[in-house]
Amino acid sequence: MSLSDPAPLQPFLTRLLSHSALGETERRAILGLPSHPAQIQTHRDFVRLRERVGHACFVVEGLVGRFGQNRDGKRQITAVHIPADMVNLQSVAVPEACSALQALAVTTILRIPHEPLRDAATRYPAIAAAFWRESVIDAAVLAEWVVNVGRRDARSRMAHLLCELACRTQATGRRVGLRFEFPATQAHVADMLGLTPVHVNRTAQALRGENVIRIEAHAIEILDWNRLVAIGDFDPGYLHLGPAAAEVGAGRPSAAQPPRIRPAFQANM
Amino acid sequence: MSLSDPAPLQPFLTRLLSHSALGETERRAILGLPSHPAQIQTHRDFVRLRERVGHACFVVEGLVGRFGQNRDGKRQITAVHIPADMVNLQSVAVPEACSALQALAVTTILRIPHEPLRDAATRYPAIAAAFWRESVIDAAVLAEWVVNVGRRDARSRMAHLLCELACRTQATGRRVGLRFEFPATQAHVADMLGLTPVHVNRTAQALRGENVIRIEAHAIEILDWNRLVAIGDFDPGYLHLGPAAAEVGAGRPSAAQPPRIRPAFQANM
DNA sequence: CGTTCTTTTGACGAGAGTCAAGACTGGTGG
DNA sequence: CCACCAGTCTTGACTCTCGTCAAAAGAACG
Repeated sequence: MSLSDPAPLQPFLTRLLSHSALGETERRAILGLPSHPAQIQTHRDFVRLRERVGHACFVVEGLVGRFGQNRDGKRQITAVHIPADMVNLQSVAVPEACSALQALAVTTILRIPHEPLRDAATRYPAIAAAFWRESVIDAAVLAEWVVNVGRRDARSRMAHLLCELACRTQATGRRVGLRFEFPATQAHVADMLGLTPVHVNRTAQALRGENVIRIEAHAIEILDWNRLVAIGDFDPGYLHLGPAAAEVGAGRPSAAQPPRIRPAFQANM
Repeated sequence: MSLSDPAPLQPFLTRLLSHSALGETERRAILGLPSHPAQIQTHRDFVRLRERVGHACFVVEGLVGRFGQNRDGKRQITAVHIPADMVNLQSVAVPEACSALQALAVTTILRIPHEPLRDAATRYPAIAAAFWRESVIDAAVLAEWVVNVGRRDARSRMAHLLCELACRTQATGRRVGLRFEFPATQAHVADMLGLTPVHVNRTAQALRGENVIRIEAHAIEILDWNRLVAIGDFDPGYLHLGPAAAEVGAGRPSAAQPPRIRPAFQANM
């Protein structure tokens, strides 16, 4: 357990409280869970397919992708996890990993052993309900990804992904204005959207050319939220983030264009 | 509650027992849940987007699709549910429907009110765990669909879908040999695979032309399981069906081809 | 027995993939 | 401090899968 930080799991509790009511006892049970911090290097699989895992992973810093794979090696990212996300809470219910987990950037995680998690869920029905709800929301995002990949063209897909990430970073309070950290490469984005890296590059250029987004080294800035939402056909309902999500673009009139900025060439997306 | 059948929820219990251990008390609690049968006509949405639902739906007979939708009206099916599936157990955890549910054929469902389901989960931790696990497996299927739509071509996608359905019908004991009921139209299949109906038609013809599958009025027969698995790049692990799933093609040497049968034109797929 | 829904076909176009090469960046080590 | 190297991003030319549009022919159903 991390002794340096008195309550390393406070962000996890905050997440649970965003959708589930927990009493004082349950809150203490969550905060009292043991956790072990770990640093994961970029491109490292820290959970392999079929592996039987014994702990859930909470993202403190960085970016994690859940990977599915083709026989001929084509990879598809089925979910991305940003700081304050629990990557594989579902492994508590089904320990055999049916997708690999890879760090897309240098990432800090907290490992929380299954045993105490299961104990907490068994002892407190409200915690069991909260964990279940967390998994269901995760699945709702997954369903939206099926729609994204199945029924939208490249431009819409990318816009939709960026909208989703904007809302999710907003919810964790880690976003300043309409700019958020996103240390993934274009190849990663290609795997999220079911496209090729080349096509992602061209699509990203198109969105930049329209002054809808700006791409920095390891971050995205949204210049025109309303237009991005329109392009991506985005409706945040499925994220179940509560009323805060509706305020993403507030105070940012889409007419007010900042001066055109030269796109950051070579920058990671 | 259906008074005609003493234990209408036996199939639901069987499903839960396939992945979770439940004691005698918990089993009785499941079987004792109230349920209300209902007939749903083809193409009828029995749960609309955003609707706050008050009961879960168990499929007794027929076929149900979970629909996502584009702004420009393009639909994408994110999940199909066959008899013995619980369509929206997740609604117990999150009552606001974030996808519509539509019957793809005349369907009989059992409605089970949320209240007693929630009670059972609260009272018996093992039941809460079983429900959670059920949802997680559902999500695993969803993740595989993302891979299917994102990283496989039309031919593979269709083969993969048919393999999945074959395994799932197998698990419910409703499949005779390698033939199973599948009363969906080609337009429905298009919405499952993220393709157009025209392309589904051509792809299906190709698979028939290779003697891999046979299409009947409301059923599919798999003529060459091994080849279908190879084409679809299928690995049943994600379905979490237990050892039985591995025996799908058992006793069915792929070399033994039955006589070529004229495809059933006009037949629903 | 005709209406409606599905399936089937053909011709054509467009979005995305493939291949290959070059440019820029950041990090490493001499 | 500079040269080099690996990883990313960028571009162009060409290909191909899949979408679009339109029409006809079978089934299903009342």
